Amino acid sequence: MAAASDNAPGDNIDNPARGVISADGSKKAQIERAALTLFAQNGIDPVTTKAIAAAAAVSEGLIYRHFNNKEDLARQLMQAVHGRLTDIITQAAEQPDITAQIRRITTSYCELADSDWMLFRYHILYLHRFSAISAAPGQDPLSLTQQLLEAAMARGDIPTENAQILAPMALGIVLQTAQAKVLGFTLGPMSDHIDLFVRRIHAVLDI
Amino acid sequence: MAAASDNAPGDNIDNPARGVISADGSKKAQIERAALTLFAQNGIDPVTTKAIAAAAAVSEGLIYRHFNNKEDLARQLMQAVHGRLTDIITQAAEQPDITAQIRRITTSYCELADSDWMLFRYHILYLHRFSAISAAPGQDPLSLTQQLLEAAMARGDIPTENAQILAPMALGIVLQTAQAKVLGFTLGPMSDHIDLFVRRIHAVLDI
DNA sequence: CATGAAAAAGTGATTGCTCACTCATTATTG
DNA sequence: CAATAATGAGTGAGCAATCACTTTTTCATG
Repeated sequence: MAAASDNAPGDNIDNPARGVISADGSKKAQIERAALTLFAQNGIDPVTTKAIAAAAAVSEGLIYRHFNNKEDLARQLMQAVHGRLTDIITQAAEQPDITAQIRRITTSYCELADSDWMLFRYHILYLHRFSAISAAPGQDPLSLTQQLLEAAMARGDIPTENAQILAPMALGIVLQTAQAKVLGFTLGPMSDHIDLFVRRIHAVLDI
Repeated sequence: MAAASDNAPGDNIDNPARGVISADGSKKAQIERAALTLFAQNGIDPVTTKAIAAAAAVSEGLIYRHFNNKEDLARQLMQAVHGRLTDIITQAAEQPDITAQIRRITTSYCELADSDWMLFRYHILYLHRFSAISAAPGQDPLSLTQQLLEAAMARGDIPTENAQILAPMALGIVLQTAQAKVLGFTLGPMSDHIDLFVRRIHAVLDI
């Protein structure tokens, strides 16, 4: 998760990365998973706190021991997901060239989507609802991808072009397919198409 | 028309071709435009009927003379937008080759987005909420694009490949850029990038 | 290790408020 | 003067959030 082992810009004193989408079987984790699933399936507003509590097998009041309110719960969930996707891009930046970076990002995105579709679906559908969710300005998948492309252009790995436009295009190769799945089109697992995705991202970047 | 007595509130709605996003200055058109704008800006659930009525300079009750309920209003709006995008693809199919079709669709999409951004934004953000919204099965932008690609493959205009995967990729070149705009990235007008979009869609399709 | 006190976790009935929708009434047409 | 268009205060259902209370965990101390 939000790896704070080496230097993290801006230490958050009060809340280290605890609890949100936690792996343990704690009640908090139960609430988070129940809320994520219900939100992803039904949207945020239509889901009642009563329904979350019931799905988590927990009392309604307990939600408010762990989260300020329903919106805060939804925001923390989105932040967790967003952080994971951001981490994927950050880690991919360590790859030596743009080709390796593309494959790494594509693979990680597809694997996450396949292993936790509700989480991925939640991100696709409701990210727009939470602005200023990134840990720091520019610390989001789109901005980081743009930086990756700009670096590759500077190295001459890909032709120079408007990286701010190319970034959504490149990510869109994968994300738009996921969106089609959300809309009910029955494509198989995302991972089945990794090679195709990688090739077409290369094409979009003119390499 | 069916008996339009006032004890059946849904009676005056069986008029699908007229009224939705109407160009005239009717009260119904005012309601539609106000609702569309508020929905696109704030989401559907948080917008109250009172707020719609106020923005439309109309009484709250009048909404229910024209629509069964708030959800029905939202659905009819989405159907209208969806229909317009579907028409764009349908008309583009008359173009002689895939290159002309691509340019036609890209141009129309960009022009619609620039001329009525709220309408475009509404479609991008909330389409997933309304399933089975198409006039007929397969009558939606994604399915029609897929058919366009399959025809082009049959003609040998583009290499044969999984058209169901390629369709969202191709549309995504434009749509994902629009999505980035929704998320607050300040790209200019969509129309500024038509040539780039067209070239990169070609690249995605391997031509 | 036993003890108890304090903190934290957990409960669920209650509440105050918001909001979609209604309907009796008034205005506006043809 | 019908018939239709339009109004907006009123209503009841449903919901987020609270809070008084119980149970469990933590932990200092002899």
